[in-house]
Amino acid sequence: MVSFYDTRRRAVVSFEPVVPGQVSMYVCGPTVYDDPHVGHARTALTFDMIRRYLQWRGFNVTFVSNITDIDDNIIKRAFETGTTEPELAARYEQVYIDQMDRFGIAHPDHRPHATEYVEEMLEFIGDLVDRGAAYAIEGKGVYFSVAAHARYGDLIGRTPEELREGAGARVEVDVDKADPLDFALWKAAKPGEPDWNSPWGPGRPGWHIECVAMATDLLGETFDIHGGGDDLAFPHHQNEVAEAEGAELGFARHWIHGAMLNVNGEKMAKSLGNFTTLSDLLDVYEPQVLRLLMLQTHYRTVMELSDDALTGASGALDRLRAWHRRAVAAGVDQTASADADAVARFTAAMDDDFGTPAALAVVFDLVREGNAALNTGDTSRAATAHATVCDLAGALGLSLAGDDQSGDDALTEKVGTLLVERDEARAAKDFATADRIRDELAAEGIVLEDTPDGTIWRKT
RNA sequence: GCGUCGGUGCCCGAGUGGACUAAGGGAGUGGCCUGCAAAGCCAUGAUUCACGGGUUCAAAUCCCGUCCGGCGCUCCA
Repeated sequence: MVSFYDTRRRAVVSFEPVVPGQVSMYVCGPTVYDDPHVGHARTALTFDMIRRYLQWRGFNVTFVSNITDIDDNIIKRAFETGTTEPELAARYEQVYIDQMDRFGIAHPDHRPHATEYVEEMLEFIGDLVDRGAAYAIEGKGVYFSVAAHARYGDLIGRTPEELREGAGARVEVDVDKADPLDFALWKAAKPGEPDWNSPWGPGRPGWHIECVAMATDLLGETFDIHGGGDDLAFPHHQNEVAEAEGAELGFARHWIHGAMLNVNGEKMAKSLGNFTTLSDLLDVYEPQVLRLLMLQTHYRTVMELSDDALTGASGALDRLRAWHRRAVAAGVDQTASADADAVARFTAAMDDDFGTPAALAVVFDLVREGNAALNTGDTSRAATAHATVCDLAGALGLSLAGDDQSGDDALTEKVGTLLVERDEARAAKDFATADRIRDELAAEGIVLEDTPDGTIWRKT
C-alpha cells in the first residue's frame, strides 16, 4: 500500500483515496512574474514523480496546478517594466510552461488562473464573513479571524500563542487587525492597481483564498492530496486550511511538502546571487540529467545543486543509456516481461514515502545484472532485466533512449560508410586505418563502441 | 530570539535499534575483457556515520549537551 509523510499529521500515513482507485491532487503552481528557477523545477518534479508513480500503480489521478496571475509581485514588476499585469502574467506563464515542458513535467489536467476565480472567491469570503470567521476593515480589505480556528499552526506544529510571539519578528504588524495572525482575504485596491468590484469595495483577492477556491471547485470540497514547496507550508497552506475549515469544507485530506534546493549551502535566491534559471541550466545539462539527480535525492531532503552533482548524474544517465544501447544491439527480446521480484522491490521502495533513491538502486542493480548476463551470453536474463529497467525507469519519467540520432539521415549514412571501411580495415588487421577512422569520428563528437554484435556509435 | 529539519566515504546521497553489504550513483585504484579503445564485469574503498557524554545485550539510528548549517516566523516552489 502506498504510504507517505503527511505534513499535517507529522507522520507517515497509509494512503487510501476518498474514492477507491481515484486520486485527486492539487499542487500550488507559480506566481508568474519572472523566469522559473531550478528550485521551482524541483517542486514541479516532486509532484510530477508522485503523480506518475500513482498512475503507474494503477490509480486514476486528477492533477490540478494553478497559475497565480495577480499579486503584489506582478503589479510591481508590471509597473517597473512598463507593461500591464495581464500581459506580464501571460508572458511569464508561457515561459513557465515552456520550461517545464522542456524539463519533462507532464501538464496538469487543469491549470486554473486566479483571475478566473474572483467570483468564487468573493462568494467564499462572503460566507466566511457571515459565519463570523472574517471581518472587514474599512479601506483595507477583509481579514480572516484566526481566533475562529483553534488549530491554527498545526500544519507546522505550532500553537497560535507560539505564532503570536513570532509575529512581528520580521515584519511590522498592522495595528488595525484584531489579531497579529489575521491575514487578508481581500485587499482593497490602491490607486493605479488592478481591481475587481466587491461588496467591500474595489480590490483584489488575497493569495491563500485563490487556492481554496480553485481546488474545491475543480476537485470537490474534499480531495486527497494538497502539495507544494516546503516554504509554502506557512503561512500559505496553513491559511488555506484555516479558510477551508472556517467554511466547514473537508478540504485536503493529506498534505505533502517538497524540500528546498540549495546552492552552496544556501537556498537558491536572487538576492544571494545564486539564482539559476531552469532555462540556463537546461542549456548546459540535459533535462534527464537534472531529473535523475533530483530523483537520487529523497523529495523531503534539502538537496544540494552543484556542477559536481550534475556531472555525477550525467555519468549515471550515461550508464543507463549505455546499457539500453547494448541490450538493443544484442537483439534482446523487447517483448520480455518484467522481473516480478525486482518490480516488488521497486514498489516497496516507492510505496514507502516515494523512496526514489532506493527505487533507483533497484534499477541500477538490474543494469549490472543485465550487463553481466550479456557478458556471459545469457540473452534471456538480459531481456528480462532490460524490460524491467524500461518499465521502472519509465515509471519515474526517465527515458533510456537518449537523443535520437536517427533523424539525421545524412549523418547516419556518413558514419555508416566510415564504419564499413573501418570494419574492413579491422578484418585485415590494418589497425592504423581503423584507428584513424575512429579518431576522425571522435573529432566530430562520435564515440564508437565495438560489441560482439557490431559497432555502436553515438554522439557525445 | 522562537520553531523545525539536518551534519554519513574524495563528491552526490540512501539508511532512524540488531544479521546479511552503511544502498545506489559519480570519481579513483587494481584485475578481466578488447588488436588498442569505448562499453561492461570483478575487486578495492567509511572498523565508521559533526563532537562529547548517556541509555541498551545491541546505536549512524534513542536521550542529554556542544559546535555548525538549511528552512520557517505573514514575498517565496
